[in-house]
Amino acid sequence: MSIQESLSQHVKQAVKSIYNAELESVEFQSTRKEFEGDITVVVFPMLRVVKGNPVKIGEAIGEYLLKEVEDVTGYNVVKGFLNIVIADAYYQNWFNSIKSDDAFGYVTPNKKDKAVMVEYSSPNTNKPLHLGHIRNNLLGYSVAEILKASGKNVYKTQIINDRGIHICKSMLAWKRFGEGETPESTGLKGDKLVGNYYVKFDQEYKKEIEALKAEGLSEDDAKKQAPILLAAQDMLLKWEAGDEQVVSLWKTMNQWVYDGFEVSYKNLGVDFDCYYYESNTYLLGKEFVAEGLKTGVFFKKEDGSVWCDLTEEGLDEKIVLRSDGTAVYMTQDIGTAIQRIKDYPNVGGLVYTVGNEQDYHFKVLFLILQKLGFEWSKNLFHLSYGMVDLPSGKMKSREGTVVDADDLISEMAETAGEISEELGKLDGYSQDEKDMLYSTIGLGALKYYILKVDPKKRILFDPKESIDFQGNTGPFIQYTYARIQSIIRKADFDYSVATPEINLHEKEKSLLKQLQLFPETIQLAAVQYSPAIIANYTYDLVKEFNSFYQNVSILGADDLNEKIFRVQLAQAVSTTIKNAFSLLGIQVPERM
RNA sequence: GGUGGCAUAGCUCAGUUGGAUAGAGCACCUGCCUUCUAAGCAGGCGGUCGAAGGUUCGAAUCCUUCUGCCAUCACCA
Repeated sequence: MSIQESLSQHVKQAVKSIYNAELESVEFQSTRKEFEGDITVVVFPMLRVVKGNPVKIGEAIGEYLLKEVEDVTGYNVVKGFLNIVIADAYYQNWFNSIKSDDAFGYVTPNKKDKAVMVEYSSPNTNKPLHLGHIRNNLLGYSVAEILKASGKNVYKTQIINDRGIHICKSMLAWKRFGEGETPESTGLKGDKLVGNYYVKFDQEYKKEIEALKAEGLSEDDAKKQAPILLAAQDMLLKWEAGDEQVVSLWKTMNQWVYDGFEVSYKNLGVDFDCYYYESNTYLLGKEFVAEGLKTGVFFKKEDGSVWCDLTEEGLDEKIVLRSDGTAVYMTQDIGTAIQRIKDYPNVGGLVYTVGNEQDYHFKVLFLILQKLGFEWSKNLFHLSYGMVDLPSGKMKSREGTVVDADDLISEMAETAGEISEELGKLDGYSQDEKDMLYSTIGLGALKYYILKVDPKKRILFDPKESIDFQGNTGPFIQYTYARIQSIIRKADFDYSVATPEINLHEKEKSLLKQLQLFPETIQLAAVQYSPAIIANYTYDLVKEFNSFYQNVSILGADDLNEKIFRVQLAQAVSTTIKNAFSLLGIQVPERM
């Protein structure tokens, strides 16, 4: 039982025995730094059942607790706040019970429980990953890890958008202008090569539009009649018809992109348990549209298109199948969801990591799946996040105004290297070890920068202002970890033994209190799908540790027991930093 | 126009279910390395929590209205 639960019962008993009144619940908060005490009972809410002066009530309850509860060693009342002092022994006992638990704060999932499948990344196969994708990948990966740590079985997946006119555009451009280029012949990453042809298509397309306009066509007509666009549409028809040449080119170029993505994912440190391709799932979606048409979930319009009427839910009608019978985005997503549950029967819910521009789409998708009668449809969640914008506005692949994922990652490592060289603390490290470290720090800075902000807020990224390495940043936290490792390396005595009770330093006590919060922080982050909660917790923990570190000497403590306790405490803090950061997908270095 | 989201220090962000004098970092200014890593610590400066009403012992937090920014409302994905 936690101290709060135990106190809660005692406070209720106190109110009962002193005022003969029943409290439903007791409100706690941690005591503010400027007051003496560890935990605070808010007296105001009690005024509903106990009439009187809040200060007097607080005094009376405080007196009762001091007498009746062993771990309470003092109290004071300020206005309506009863500040309670908890015995050092309580904190030390608690610490001894968790100090050798490497997975402190984690809840082990029960294999028999339903699993949740987290979808993230979900790229188009016609252009390289950019900063927006980085946010998506980091969020999805981190939320999956947090859910695992909170006690859930989790699968990580993605849906690959591998069909459609946009894919044909880069294929066509490559065919016309590529002269047989391959990733091998150019030395380019496959996704970069294909992305270049996507841009190339757009350039040619614009040229043709201008030419047609010069001939007197209106802008709209020119856009529709540009030969290169017609050719791309023709290619899409051939693809759908299974034309051998087109399909073969499609496979080749998609593979180039997948190979390129694999490299980026590896650099980012994210992974997946399974993959889905829209080219495989859209047909299943069409089946269920037909099914829903029979059961009356959908209806057909005169032109043959199929719709879902959501006006009763306060939304509009939504198309689920075109008049020519081809699938739309919604059709594919219906199919993909159903396919996933078919493939993994133990999955009871899905999480979609997709930008907030698609809030409406997912609202509709979830409603449709509910109407189709799937019982898992109540466990669908759209992990919606804000866009990453540049000072110049939105990132647009076609216009080349993007911050490329691979470039950004290597720039961050470069900066980490420069700072590191300047500080010059890495004597004895080989160049390889250094490069690894720089990459760890650079990625740490980038990931933390993105994950520390609430997912639903938009991020303004200014490429000219580099990401910080000081203050509330990834490297600051990594640095603290490395510092603790250095202390542990230097501790040349046996610190694994149990220590007798000692008087806790104020800083030690605050650190212990912060450590105690880790388990509930994981749960909170899981419920809210928010890595930012983990990031902010870790920052607070590290702040607390650094203050401790600068104020008291760990290895220089006078008393051996104190020395042992402090090393154990530092070690527990470092384990928690490591675990918390692993939930964010950030690694920690032994030295830096 | 309808719907949804956001608005807190010059900048970037925290702020559990309503609780004490609204907190951090960056930037600017002071101190602290012959003692465990100064990517650090201690302190200073900086706020009408977008605006106005309301609910109550108490509101950045809940309700209403308004303003600003973003997204969305396609037989695009």
